[in-house]
Amino acid sequence: MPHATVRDIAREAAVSVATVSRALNGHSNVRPEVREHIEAVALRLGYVPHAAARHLSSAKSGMIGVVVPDLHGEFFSELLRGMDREASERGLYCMMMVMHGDAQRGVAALHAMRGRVDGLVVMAPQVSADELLAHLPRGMPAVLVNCAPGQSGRTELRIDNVAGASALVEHLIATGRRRLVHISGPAGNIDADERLRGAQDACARAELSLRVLTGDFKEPSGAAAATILIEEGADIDAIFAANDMMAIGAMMTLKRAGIVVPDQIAICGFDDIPLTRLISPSLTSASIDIASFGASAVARLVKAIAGDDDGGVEQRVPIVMVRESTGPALRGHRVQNPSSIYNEKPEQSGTGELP
Amino acid sequence: MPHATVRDIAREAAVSVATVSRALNGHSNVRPEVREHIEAVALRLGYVPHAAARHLSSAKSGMIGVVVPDLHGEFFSELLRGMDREASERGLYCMMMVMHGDAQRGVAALHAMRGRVDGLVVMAPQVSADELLAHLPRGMPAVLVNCAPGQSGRTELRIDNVAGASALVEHLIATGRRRLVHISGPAGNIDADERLRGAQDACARAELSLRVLTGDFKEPSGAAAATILIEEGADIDAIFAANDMMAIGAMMTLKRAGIVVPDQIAICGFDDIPLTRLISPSLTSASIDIASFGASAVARLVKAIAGDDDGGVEQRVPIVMVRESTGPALRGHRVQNPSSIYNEKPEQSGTGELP
DNA sequence: CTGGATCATGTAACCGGTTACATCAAGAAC
DNA sequence: GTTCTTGATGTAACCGGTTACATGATCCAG
Repeated sequence: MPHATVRDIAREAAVSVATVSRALNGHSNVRPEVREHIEAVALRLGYVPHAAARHLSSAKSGMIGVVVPDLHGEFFSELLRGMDREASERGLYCMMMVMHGDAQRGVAALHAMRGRVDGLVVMAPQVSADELLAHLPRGMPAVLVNCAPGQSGRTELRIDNVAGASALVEHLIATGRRRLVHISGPAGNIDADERLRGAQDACARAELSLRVLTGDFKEPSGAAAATILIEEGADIDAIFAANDMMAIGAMMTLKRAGIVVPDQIAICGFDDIPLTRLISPSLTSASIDIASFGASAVARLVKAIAGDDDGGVEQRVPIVMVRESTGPALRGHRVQNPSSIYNEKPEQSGTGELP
Repeated sequence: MPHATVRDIAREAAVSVATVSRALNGHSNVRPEVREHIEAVALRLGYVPHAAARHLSSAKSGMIGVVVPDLHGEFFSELLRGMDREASERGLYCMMMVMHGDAQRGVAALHAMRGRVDGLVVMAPQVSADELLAHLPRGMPAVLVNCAPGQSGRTELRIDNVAGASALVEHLIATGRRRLVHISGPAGNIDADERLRGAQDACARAELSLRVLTGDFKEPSGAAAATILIEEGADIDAIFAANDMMAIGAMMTLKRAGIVVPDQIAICGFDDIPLTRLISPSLTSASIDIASFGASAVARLVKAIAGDDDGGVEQRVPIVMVRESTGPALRGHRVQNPSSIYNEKPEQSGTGELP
C-alpha cells in the first residue's frame, strides 16, 4: 500500500483537496469540526506530506545548503554544528556538500542545489567569490563565508585574519620571542594568505624577520615543517602556524624530538578548535567561536531568504586565547590589555565547551 | 527573469518538452543534431533542472538522510565524512538531522524526510529501533547504525562493543593492571551498556572487580570522574573510559593533579578518533575506522534502495590500538597476538590519517 | 506498390501538493 | 422579501519535470 496523499484524505473525509490542504496547514477559514475530522482521517491514514510536492507548488523547501571545502578536523565539525543548531531552531534542515577544493565539482554542486534548497551558505576560501556566484542558480540567496572578496556586494561573513594573525605574533613578541617562523596554509587560500600577511605586518612593525614554511592546513604538514626545522637545527624560538591542526602537528613533532614547548619554542595556532584545550601544553590560538560563526551565517541567510538582507560584509575579529604553549611567563593566564583584542573572559581550564 | 524550464527550451528550440527531457537525460532515441541543438539552447538559457520537480515525477531525489544523535566531537565528524565520501562517489547528496537524544524530535525528523530523501541512515543508540521504525515513512529504505536490537530484520550495522571492551580490558590486565575503573556512557545508550558489559565480562573472567563511574560520553564527564577518584585517593591503576573523549578528559585531569600516565594509571578509550594520536601520551583505544564504518552504512543503504538488500546485521569487531597511555612495557608498540583481535598493521607515529 | 517494422517526435497525463477563483448558503441591511 | 456581505467549501490550474502512448515518417520485404 503506497503512501496516503491529500486526495486520499479528501475522499475518505468527503471533502475537497483544497479543504484538506487548508485544514492541515492551519488556515483559519475551515470550520473547526471539519478540521478535526480531517486531522483524524489524516492520522488514521498515516499521512505524511511529500516534501518535494510541497516544495514544487509553494516554492519553499525548508532546506538550506552548506558548501564547505573539506570535512577534516574539528573546524568544520564545529562550523556544521553551529549551522545545524541555528537551522534546526528555525525548523530548517541542512544539506551539506563538500567541494574538496575542486572548482569543477563546486559548480556542479551549486547547480544541483536548484530546486533543493532555499538558500546557500558557501565557504570557499580557495576560489573567487565572483566565479562561484556566476554559477549560483538564479535568484538563490547566498551567504559567503571567507571567500575571496568580490565586487558583488553580496552578504558575506569573514574572519579578520590579518588582525588575528597580527595579534598572535604581537603576543609572541611581547613574551620575548624574536626568532619567528610561520607555517602557512596553501597559497591561493584566502585565509592562508591573509594570516601570512598579518604575521608579516606584525613582524615588519617590530622590525623582525619572519621565516615562512608552506603547509596545507592539515596536521602532517605542520609535522613536516617542524621536522625540517629540527633537521636544520634552526635557531628559532617561536612558531605561528596558520591553523591549529598544523600547530599541533608541529608541537607533537618537536616534543618527540625532545624540544620543550614553550620553554625552548613557543607555538600558537589559529581557529581555537576545542582540541586546543585538551592537549598538553594547551595551545594558544585566535578564537572566533566557530560554532557561533556558523550560526551567524545561517541567521544571515535566513534574513536574506526573507528578503531583508542588508547585503554587507560582517567581519569577526578573533580573540587571542593565551594558553600554555606560549608561556611560561603568562602560562594559564590571559593577556590583560584593554586596548587590544585579547579576550578577558575567564575560561574553565580543560573542560572545553561541550554543552 | 525567472529560471528557464523545459518548456522554455522546447519553445526556443521548436521541439516538444518530451524531446527536451529525453535529450537532456541522454536517452538514445533523439536525433544527434536535435540533441545538440537542444543542449545548445539549454546552455544559452542557463537551464538548470529543478530537483524537486524531477523528484516528484521520477520518485528519485538523489539524496540520503543521515540521522545522528549529536554533532559534538570527532566521532560524528568522522562518521559524516565517511558517509559523505561514499555518497558523493555515487553522485548522491547528504542531508543531516541531529536528534539530540529527543525521541519527539526524532519522530518529527523522520516524517520530514518523506519526499526529501531516497533512504536513511539512522544512528540512534539511545532509542529502540522498533519504535523509530514505526515512524519511518512507508517504504523508505533505512540502515540502522548501533540501534538497540529489534525484531524487524532490518538492515543494520553495529559495532561489537562487547568484544572491543573486553579486548581493551584484557589488554589492561595483560600489562599488569589489576585495580580497574570503568567510566561508562549514559545508561540506556546501547553503546554504553554494551561496553560496560564487555568490561565486566572480561573482569569476571579474570576474577577481578570493576568499579564503575557513570559519564555521558562527553569530555567534562570524564574529567569529573577523574576528579572524584583523585579526591578519594582511590587506589587504582587503570581506567577504561567508554569513549575517547571521556578518556581524554580523565587523562588531562589526572595529569594536572600530578599523576603520571601511564606509569601510575593506565588509560584507554574507545572509538579511536584521530585525536588519540595527537595527544600526549597518545591514547590506547578500540578502532573501528569510523569513516569507513560510515561509508559502509551508505554503501548498504544504496544497495537497499536498489532493492538488493540482504537485510542482515553487519557487525564490526574493533581492533585494539595500543599506544602510550597504556604503556610502559608496550609503549609505542602493538600487541602481537595472532589469536586476538589486536591490530598488526603498522601505523606511522603521530601523522594521523588525514589524507 | 503495399503492409509492417522501426524510429523520432509530439500530446497529454501524472507525480502530490498549494491556491486563485467560483460557488453557494447563511446572516445582515434595507 | 430582496440584495449585499461574509465565510466555508469546491473546482481546477499550476509548480516543472518524466514518460506512456499516439502519431507519422522512413525503410524494407514481399
